[in-house]
Amino acid sequence: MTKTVDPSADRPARAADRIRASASELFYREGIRAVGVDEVVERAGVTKPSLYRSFASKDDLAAAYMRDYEANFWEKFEKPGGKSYSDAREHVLAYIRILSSNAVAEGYRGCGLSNATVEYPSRDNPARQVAGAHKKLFRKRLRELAALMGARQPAVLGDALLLLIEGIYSTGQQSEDGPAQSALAVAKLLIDASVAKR
Amino acid sequence: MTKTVDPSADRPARAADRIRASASELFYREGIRAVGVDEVVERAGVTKPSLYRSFASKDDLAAAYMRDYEANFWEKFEKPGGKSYSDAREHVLAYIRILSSNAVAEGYRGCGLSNATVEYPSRDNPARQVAGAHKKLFRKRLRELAALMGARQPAVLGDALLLLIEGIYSTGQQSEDGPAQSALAVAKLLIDASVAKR
DNA sequence: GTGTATACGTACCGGTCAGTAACATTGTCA
DNA sequence: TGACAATGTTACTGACCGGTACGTATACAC
Repeated sequence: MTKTVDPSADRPARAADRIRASASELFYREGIRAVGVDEVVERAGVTKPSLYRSFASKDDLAAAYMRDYEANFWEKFEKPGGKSYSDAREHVLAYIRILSSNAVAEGYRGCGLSNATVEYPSRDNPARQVAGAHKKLFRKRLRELAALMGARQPAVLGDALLLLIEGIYSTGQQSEDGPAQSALAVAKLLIDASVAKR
Repeated sequence: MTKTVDPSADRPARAADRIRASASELFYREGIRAVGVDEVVERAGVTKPSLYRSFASKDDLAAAYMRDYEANFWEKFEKPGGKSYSDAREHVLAYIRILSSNAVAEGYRGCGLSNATVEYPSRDNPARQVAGAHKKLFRKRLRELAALMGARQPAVLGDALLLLIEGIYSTGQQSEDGPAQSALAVAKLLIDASVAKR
């Protein structure tokens, strides 16, 4: 350990944090390749050497952006609208309700992790690796929730929900007047058709 | 020798065509932003001025790529596996069967049109405009097919299929072992749950 | 042959990009 | 007050990028 941590007051916002915040916003909105490091540091109000003191390369910064994005995602997914759900069906539907409403808003840009995969096809890109690991986890989580819903084939319902959600991410940024509008209805249809009637 | 213009054989493949072919392959596989015009012309076996005689700019070339991609898409969609279908349900299922099988193959890169939208968030980008117009058309076509299937709510089933297909495009390039495996089952579920029983 | 149009290549430009070297400045704590 | 860590300042590099000015070869018309 280096020294004592500040006990009360908030820090003056470290350069690395300002850079992460700036990169997150710019990378998400405009894409990673489209944004230069100069733009990132300018918006963060810091200078380029500060960036390279905290991050080995732009790729490394992009990977950090991915990790931040993922953390933020899980917050929003596990507590849609800031609320906890005990019922798996209500949980997933709440997420999709909020998501599809955001997805038809102007300037929606989909999922930062999925987008990074499009920007960096190469499997050994650091950002892509983070994104890939996340998607694997997300798939597992959705299958889990599908099982909790009582699906006859939890793997299929989980995959169905994942395909639907990725479809919302994708089409949401293609048009404000797209199929995301129907997503909630589709989700209900999917779940109800997958859960054993009794 | 250098001269000798063979009179019978097919033309030596015009520079513009070679460039379109080269661009299509490279842009699809690596992304548009990731590929420089030098790489395009080198692969085409021509030189840069030839590119700029046929295309006003790289953006313009990208738009041409989009148009070529779209034409190719419609061929594959309207005749999945080279076969015509009179039954709408079978038609859509055939497309999804082939698509999801491709989507789990190594090196799959999703839909070039959707990917371009991710790479170019700005609405006035030429490539993005072609992509946007296409997606609008595709949505209309899917609703049409949904109506032909006898869906209670053709708009919802059409949107459901579009969300599913875009989900396949997206997840297919994220992993070879992804939810696209379940896509055909999901499509059947979706259609059967949407078509009026009798 | 000589004009003329078409198709293509050689060589280059200015700008931007990621990344770095060297040094100055500040704030914090002991 | 002195030392240290974090940050700023300035200036630079080499690679690459989109784009272009300009010269060249072939084919056909007359």
